[in-house]
Amino acid sequence: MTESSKAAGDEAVEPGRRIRADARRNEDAVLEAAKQVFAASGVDAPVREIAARAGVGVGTLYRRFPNRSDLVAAVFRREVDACAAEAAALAAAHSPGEALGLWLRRYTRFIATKKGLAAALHSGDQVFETLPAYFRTNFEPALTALLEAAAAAGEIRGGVAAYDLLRAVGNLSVASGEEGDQHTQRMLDLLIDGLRYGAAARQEPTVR
Amino acid sequence: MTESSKAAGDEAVEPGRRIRADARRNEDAVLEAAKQVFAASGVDAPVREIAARAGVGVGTLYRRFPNRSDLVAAVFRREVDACAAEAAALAAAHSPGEALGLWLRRYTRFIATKKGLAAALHSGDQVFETLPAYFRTNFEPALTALLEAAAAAGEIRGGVAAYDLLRAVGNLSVASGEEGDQHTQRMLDLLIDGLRYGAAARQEPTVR
DNA sequence: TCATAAATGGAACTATGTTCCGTTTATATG
DNA sequence: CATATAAACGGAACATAGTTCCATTTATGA
Repeated sequence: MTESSKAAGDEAVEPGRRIRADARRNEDAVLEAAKQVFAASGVDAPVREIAARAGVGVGTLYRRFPNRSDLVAAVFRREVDACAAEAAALAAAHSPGEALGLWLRRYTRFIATKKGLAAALHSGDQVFETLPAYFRTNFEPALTALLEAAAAAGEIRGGVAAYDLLRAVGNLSVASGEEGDQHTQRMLDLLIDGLRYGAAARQEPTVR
Repeated sequence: MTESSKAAGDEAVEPGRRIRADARRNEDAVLEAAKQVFAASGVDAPVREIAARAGVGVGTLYRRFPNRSDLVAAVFRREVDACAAEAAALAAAHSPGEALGLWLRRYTRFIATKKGLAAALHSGDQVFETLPAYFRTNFEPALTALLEAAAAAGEIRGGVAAYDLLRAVGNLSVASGEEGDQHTQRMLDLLIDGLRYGAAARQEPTVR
């Protein structure tokens, strides 16, 4: 179940041979296809559709993901990874304040694709129970780094808890229905301005 | 043959005949069976199981409830009706304070059977969209009457909003996981004692 | 080049919602 | 009471979805 051997480039240390190249390619194709299909049709989209888009048989899909909830969870983790990783990339390419703003926008896009997943989270499926923790342990450090850098540069106030901000932005993104994107954008801008307001001033936790 | 020169005494205002007795009987059997099956196996229980328990074919079931969400919604409304109606019955048979306490316990039992439904509520199905309003328009007046009677009798404080109390008790009931029943009971008792505390004193909204 | 185990694809199996339609039955009417 | 008839019924059949199985293909080490 919890096979997380991804980073190791060529670590085929022991028993059998190493994972076949086509197998790895297909796993990737399935994850990518699933991500697209879930975004387009929700997490209840048929497995067959995902397999088809990945150019793969359902048998191949099931070899890697014994049931659909495993696939859903895997896509979720992968998107968390991607979004969290972008924090460092943005930090390297922009000023601390810009990096923070850009990442928060990126994060709202992540949230936007998770509408249907919220329901699945409460479905009682064991596979999903670790996802909230995965979410937090990845996003909190990433955002904390951005916040601290921006605060150190005097671009925003200090004393803002990353988790509070994650929740606040998450709730903002969910609340709106029609024209959700624009509304979320405006609210997020407001929030970011709020962070800037006390820049370099006192260190008081004011947000939330 | 589409005509009847008599006033429609029943609920059917249509010109046809009145609903056949067996049809009404079966509808009732289906609703009762569905209530039991939903309570035992959750709202995702198969339609066939409900039909079987009701001693009816699936065709009969679908004649009355064109799809499963209609059935779920109907059961929900019926249970709301039953629970709300009990408020008046309890009020007639007990002292105002007792009636209030008994009904709140009854209400926690209602909530307890709605675990799976919470997810369905957010499924986006049109049929479910009216349920929250149905819930409120039935329970709020019922509980308001109990509260006012108990307050008038000097058994509890006044100024407590029924809707706030409904939400509070609802959240209490959902929060707990293991040993939920007992935990909910203790919390509810605490809440009721809180209501009693300021009995006949000042009229301040304190709860919630 | 070759042997072999890994990997594959998709038919087949199962479960579930929904529809269809031949049969049964309640009821109005004479 | 007998009868015609539309309503109601039951459950087989259909559609769609998750999951399993296995004969066939293929990457890879030797």
